[in-house]
Amino acid sequence: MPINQLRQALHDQGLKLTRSRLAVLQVLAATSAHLKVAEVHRRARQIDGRVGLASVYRTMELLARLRLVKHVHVEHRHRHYARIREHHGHHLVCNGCGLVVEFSDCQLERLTRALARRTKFRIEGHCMEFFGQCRECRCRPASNTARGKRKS
Amino acid sequence: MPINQLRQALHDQGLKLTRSRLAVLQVLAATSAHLKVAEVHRRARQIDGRVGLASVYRTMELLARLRLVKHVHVEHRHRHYARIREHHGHHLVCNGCGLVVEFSDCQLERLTRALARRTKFRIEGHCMEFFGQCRECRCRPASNTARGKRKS
DNA sequence: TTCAAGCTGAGAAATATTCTCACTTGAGTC
DNA sequence: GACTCAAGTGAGAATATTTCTCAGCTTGAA
Repeated sequence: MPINQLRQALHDQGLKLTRSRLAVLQVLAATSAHLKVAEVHRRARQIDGRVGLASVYRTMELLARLRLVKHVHVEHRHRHYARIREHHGHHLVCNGCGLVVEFSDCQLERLTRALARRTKFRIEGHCMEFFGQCRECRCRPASNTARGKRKS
Repeated sequence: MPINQLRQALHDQGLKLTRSRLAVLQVLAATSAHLKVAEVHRRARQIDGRVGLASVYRTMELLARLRLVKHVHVEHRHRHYARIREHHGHHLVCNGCGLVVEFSDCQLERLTRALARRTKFRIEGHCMEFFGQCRECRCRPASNTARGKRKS
């Protein structure tokens, strides 16, 4: 999302495009992997040394609300986020290097309808993620540092 | 899973069926909702007052390894687990009362194959969950306490 | 330039999870 | 049933993440 479009999106909710938010966005724009909050913070500080950890938490939450970013349910102790580019995107995550590939043809409409009918639920959403090894990591199984990303 | 079958499953890995594990299993057998660890602990103590929190954490992890239980990715601060009854079960979770309905016809084989081909990943697993409101909660939208389960 | 929300950084506080360790218990064997 | 010992336990300390607080700063509109 171009900056001006984002500024507009923020503005529509009475929010501002600030220094910290810009730094976090730059970090996200520069990676294809999912990142934990502390790592986003570390990288944001390389762009703007004044960015505080609390602001990164606040910004990630804001971006999640704006659907620019989403949780990735990796089995770590800390929360990981990945950028969303496509609307209604799902994620395929590499267990080796953290690379995130997005896809949107989830084809779950039929399943959703069938489930709703069977269970009498009103279904409001779903989450779906795939895990595996990307091509690079399959060829280099011993190392976890592809693309300069270290697993936490 | 009947107790003897579980005892066997544990035994196969050199593990024991202990007091604490039994208490936790009884708690899980008695609910259809997902529970956070602290709640499992509270209930387990009602069955056996000696059960410690650390043991509940250890037991939940063990049960997850045995695929008798799985994480539910609710957006809470703490980890929630739900029982698995069917093999390869997926979960439909009520946002109101926490009720968990299992289903297994996820029909993702085709999508998995297509994704693997397109991305060159070796796909090793997926997680899929649906969220919504169960029939009871839709009819009683103000209350969150259906089935005696309080949201945390 | 001024102004007022919104936002910030720093550090404290809260809270979930893991670790440690001496003690206990389950279950196999006799 | 008694014995044995590795697996498991409870309690509380330790750790780590996330949230909160608050005085001061920034953004963006007028």
